[in-house]
Amino acid sequence: MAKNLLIVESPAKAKTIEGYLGKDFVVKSSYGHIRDLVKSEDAIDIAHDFQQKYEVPADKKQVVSELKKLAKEAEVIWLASDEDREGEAISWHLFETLGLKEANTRRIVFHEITKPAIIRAIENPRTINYHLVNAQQARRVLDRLVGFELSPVLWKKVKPSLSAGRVQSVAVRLIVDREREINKFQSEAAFRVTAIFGKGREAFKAELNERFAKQEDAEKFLNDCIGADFNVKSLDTRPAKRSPAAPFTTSTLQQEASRKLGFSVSRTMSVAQKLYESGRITYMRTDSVNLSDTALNAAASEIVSAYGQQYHQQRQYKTKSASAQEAHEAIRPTYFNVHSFEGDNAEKRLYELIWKRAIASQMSEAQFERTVARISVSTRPEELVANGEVMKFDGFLKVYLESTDEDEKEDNIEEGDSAILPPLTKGQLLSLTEMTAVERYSRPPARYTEASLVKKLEELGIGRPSTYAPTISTIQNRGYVVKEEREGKTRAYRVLTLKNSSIAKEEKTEITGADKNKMFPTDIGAVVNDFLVQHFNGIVDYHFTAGVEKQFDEIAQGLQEWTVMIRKFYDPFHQEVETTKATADRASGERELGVHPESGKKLSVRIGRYGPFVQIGEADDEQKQYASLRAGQMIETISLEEALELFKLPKKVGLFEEKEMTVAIGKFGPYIRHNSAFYSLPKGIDPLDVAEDQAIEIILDKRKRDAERLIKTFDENPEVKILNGRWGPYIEFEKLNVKIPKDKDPHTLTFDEVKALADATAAEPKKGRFGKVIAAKAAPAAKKATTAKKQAAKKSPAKNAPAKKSTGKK
DNA sequence: CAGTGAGCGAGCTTCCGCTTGACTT
Repeated sequence: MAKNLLIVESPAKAKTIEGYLGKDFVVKSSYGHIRDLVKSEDAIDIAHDFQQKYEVPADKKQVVSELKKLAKEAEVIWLASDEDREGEAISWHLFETLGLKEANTRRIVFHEITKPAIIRAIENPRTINYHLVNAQQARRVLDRLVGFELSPVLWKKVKPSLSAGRVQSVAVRLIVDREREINKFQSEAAFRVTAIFGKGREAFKAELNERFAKQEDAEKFLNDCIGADFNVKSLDTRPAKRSPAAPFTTSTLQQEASRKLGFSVSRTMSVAQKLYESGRITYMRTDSVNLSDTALNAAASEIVSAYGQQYHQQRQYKTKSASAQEAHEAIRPTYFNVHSFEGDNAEKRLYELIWKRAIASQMSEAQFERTVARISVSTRPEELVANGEVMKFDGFLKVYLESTDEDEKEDNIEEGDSAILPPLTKGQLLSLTEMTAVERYSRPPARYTEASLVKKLEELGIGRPSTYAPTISTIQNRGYVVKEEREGKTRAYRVLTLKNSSIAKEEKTEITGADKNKMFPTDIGAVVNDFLVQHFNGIVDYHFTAGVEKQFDEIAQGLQEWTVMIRKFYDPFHQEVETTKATADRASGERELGVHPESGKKLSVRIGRYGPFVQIGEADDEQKQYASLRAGQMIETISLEEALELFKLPKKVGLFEEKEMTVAIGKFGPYIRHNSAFYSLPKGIDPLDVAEDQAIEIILDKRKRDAERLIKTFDENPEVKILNGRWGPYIEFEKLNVKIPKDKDPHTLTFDEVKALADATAAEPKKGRFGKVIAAKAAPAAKKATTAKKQAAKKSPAKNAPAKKSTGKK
């Protein structure tokens, strides 16, 4: 029996610490919070100082009972949860739930998992800080009150099952607001003039320090340059330097992994989790940029031995974000001398990124010599500017360069493209090789990526490292925003080129507004947002969280009573909820587009039961017509013309094999429907303009391609097919596709084996996209009586399960 | 991948933060 029980939050941490402490200590993990507010309405007793009702959730029961048992046996219990608001509350919940006694309970904290840090912590125990616990309770209660009072308002006024909350609603607002900025953005075109001087290796580029709004002005400038003298008017050379970025926090890791590796934030977190669990990196949910002394020394010796002393420079970084609680170190390799390991590709790439960033953060700055050459034009007052940069010492750039988001790359004249300039002298006469004036459009603000949204949230102090990824998922799961690729439009721009004393004009085209993996608001997102902004502006204000955080800080310092603070917030808030419920109109985002030209009836667009749609005619019109909006179309921006287009499809295009062919647009784009089968239209064909023989051709072509993929059929049932798919061979029968396992040869499968495979797949519980079981497995009979109710409750939503089982028959 | 778009009502949904696992498209 161990004398000491030490409890931390994370099991991986527990394992490491156990190794440091020897056999007198048993180190266990609480797996995060062990209690939460009950789900029901009585979780918070509003009338009695917001008293809370907590329970141990089902999945924590086992952890709690094991800890309870160990605590009973131990002489001293060490509560070593993180040193932040949540960590303090975890210690308190442990104290209460495990029935601990003050006499043999110690609260300890450390910010790094190193042996000396742990020993030091054990030598300096304290008691639970109840001010901090109160601050956490205030946070928890406020979030519950906001979330569980606002959401039902949405169910009543917009649509069931929607949600609102302090964090998610602001995240949606950011995306909606950004989209509107983009919509109303008026891009302006101007001619940007660049010149190339010299030839071959001596050639360099310069840019005019002014842009021309009108083509004739640009043309006049180029004209004036014919035969003009170009002189180096001034030459300014000065040293410049560049410093490395701080080591990773959760949010900066998510940003860089998104930019450099193309990872979604949730992918980054799950790969990082694996690295953490296998002991490769320190904890991945952190807002701190600190490195422990151990880490600083290890990084130093790694740098010195690999690159030399002159590359090392010790640095401690300061956290920029005010909301940081810094319970952990920055994200870094556990051992800097580990450069590679066995593991999957994603793990290796993310590790490399973390390693480089952490190492670079302890390296010397890079040194440059930056030259700005100003070039005068004898016939004009304007100047051309050439920027040159020569690296004198690479420093940290030897290892790592932080990338930037697109929207941060400004094509600034003074700091534009830097290249190497040939040796120049003041007054030197230059020979012009070519000059171009290109029409450039100003760009609207960039849409958010998952990662840039996280960055913005962090700047606003909204959300925590452990919630960034889940928040991004929530707002997508609720249908408020979608991450999509959208095609841009082509736009023409003009180019004037001056070469050999003559000016050539041409028109070129570029694609604008194309976006990949960006966050777009949906109609429901916009409607919910507008509703919340109208009725609960205080909550969805960008600075609401910052305001309450300030108060939580005061509570944590004992300067304010948490119940007083919550009361001050809650009473007026609740009043708003009540009046909104009673008086606000239903929100459907309805917008009148105008009049249907043929019938003269009203044409309007709004959200309906099945999503956004256009309607011709008033609500009481018996002849009214509907059409759903298509992907990429929004209530806010759809035009009358686009809406009218929607009524032109589906369209009958002719007969084939005595059956009708119909062209329509579905979720996955335009298609031909024939004899209950779907044939997607190849790109570039206008669905409104498909001829009969063209449609037949498309159908025949698809059939031919399907025949090529066919591996075998069966006499027992000709509708069962084995086909070659994108991911290998599979069985196709009715709507069910079943993958054939790698160890089976698709050519020799018997009908019975196929049937067995199909049946096995049909019987498996289908996992929903978000991990919820849709069709539950037959529940094992031996379950605790207390959970029986919940089991029953969980089963009921699986109404659609039986439908899927019918695949074996018919 | 269709078309659907009324209303009633029972019973459901929902927050943020702290953890890991158990699943696949």
